[in-house]
Amino acid sequence: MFHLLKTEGRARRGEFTCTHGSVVQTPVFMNVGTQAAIKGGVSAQDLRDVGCQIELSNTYHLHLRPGDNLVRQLGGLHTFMNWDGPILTDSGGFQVFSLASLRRIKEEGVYFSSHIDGRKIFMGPEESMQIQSNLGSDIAMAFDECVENPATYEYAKASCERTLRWLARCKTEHDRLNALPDTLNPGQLLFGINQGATFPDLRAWHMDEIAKLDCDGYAIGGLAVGEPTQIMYNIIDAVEPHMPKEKPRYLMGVGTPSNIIEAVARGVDFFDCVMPSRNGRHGKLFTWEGTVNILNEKYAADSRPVSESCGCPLCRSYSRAYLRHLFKADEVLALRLAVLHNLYFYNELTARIRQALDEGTFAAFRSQYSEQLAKRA
RNA sequence: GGGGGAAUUCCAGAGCGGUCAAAUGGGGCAGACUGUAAAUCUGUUGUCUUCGACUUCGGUGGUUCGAAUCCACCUUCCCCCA
Repeated sequence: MFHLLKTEGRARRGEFTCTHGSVVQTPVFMNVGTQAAIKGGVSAQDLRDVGCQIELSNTYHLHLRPGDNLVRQLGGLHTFMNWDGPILTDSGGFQVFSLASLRRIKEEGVYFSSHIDGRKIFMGPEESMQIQSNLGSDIAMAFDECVENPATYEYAKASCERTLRWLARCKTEHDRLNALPDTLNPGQLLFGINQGATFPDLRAWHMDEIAKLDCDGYAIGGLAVGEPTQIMYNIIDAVEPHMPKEKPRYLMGVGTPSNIIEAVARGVDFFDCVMPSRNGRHGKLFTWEGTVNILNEKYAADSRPVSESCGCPLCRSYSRAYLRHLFKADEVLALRLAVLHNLYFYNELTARIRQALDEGTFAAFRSQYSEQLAKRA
């Protein structure tokens, strides 16, 4: 399922195989389509054009709307959204964090008030696995609690102990569902999630514990939730030595281009982040020369593409002035072009990281771009 | 021809004697955004030597300790009746 092809320092170049689609080349950025759609008017067909290898959708959101049973009835998420490549579904654990004001955590699971209509819903490890089974994703994520930052040691410890107990329940339920004769995707994998807030000892302990449960891959969760970037890197450094070498590692929800480079350097294989699509919708574009805020007045008459060095659908055909106009005029095309550009950039970023690893030049790549990408163009 | 109403900072539009450099929208400018309750949110938007000062509320005069707010005239615009 996961083959490590090459390493450079702690950075890993790998290949990952799952039920749908071709082999996923890692390090990889998973393009986020929370509600079975990439916000900004980007379709699954567009994802192919932009170099996406694997897509991510969300358990909580699809359970609420349109409902996972309906998705299953319609043939599963792949058919539903016309994406035949791999899909990872996040478990709803992030919503325990992001919808903090609308939920109550108990040992059995989490009681949410739907953010759509307020109705009460319960999601525990078993429910999350059942929903993800109905969706038929290729990778199911364990149901965890993404703890807010800052957290006390006491709370973080109690929470990651509970997340550990939840993982055992996820594993049992996931195995049971996969073995059912009418299971939509019997090859569905399960990734466990490391927690422990910003406490290295908790992180390491928790990682050791979840590694014993023999999941198909392991994620580091609960980072990039407000802690300083250096703390995030320190936590990755603390956890990574405890992660199984032969299994994929996924840093959840991260991050900026330089975050990704730095995390690759620390042994991470999978990433996902809302940033390219959200920032794109907000007019912030990533380029190899740095970030561009296309809303800035200085681009009003700029006839150059957003990035000379970019081959995306936006940069191939349109000027900065035109894109800025589309934003100012509230045209939906602005969102679409900007999101396509950013996703193209993220997919190209990981492609170049892979190429550098293949060629043994990742260290040079890292020193060249890690800082530059965070600058303004 | 007769009667009535209105002119406010980029726009619309509050204000109706002091607490007004002037509400609120919009627009402009800038910032934030990291497993998506986010096509969102925040700041800012007269000038300057910016914990203070100065010049603004169609124009010109006037009343008053003090006027965007009251009075007179002027200019422009709108509505109604002929």
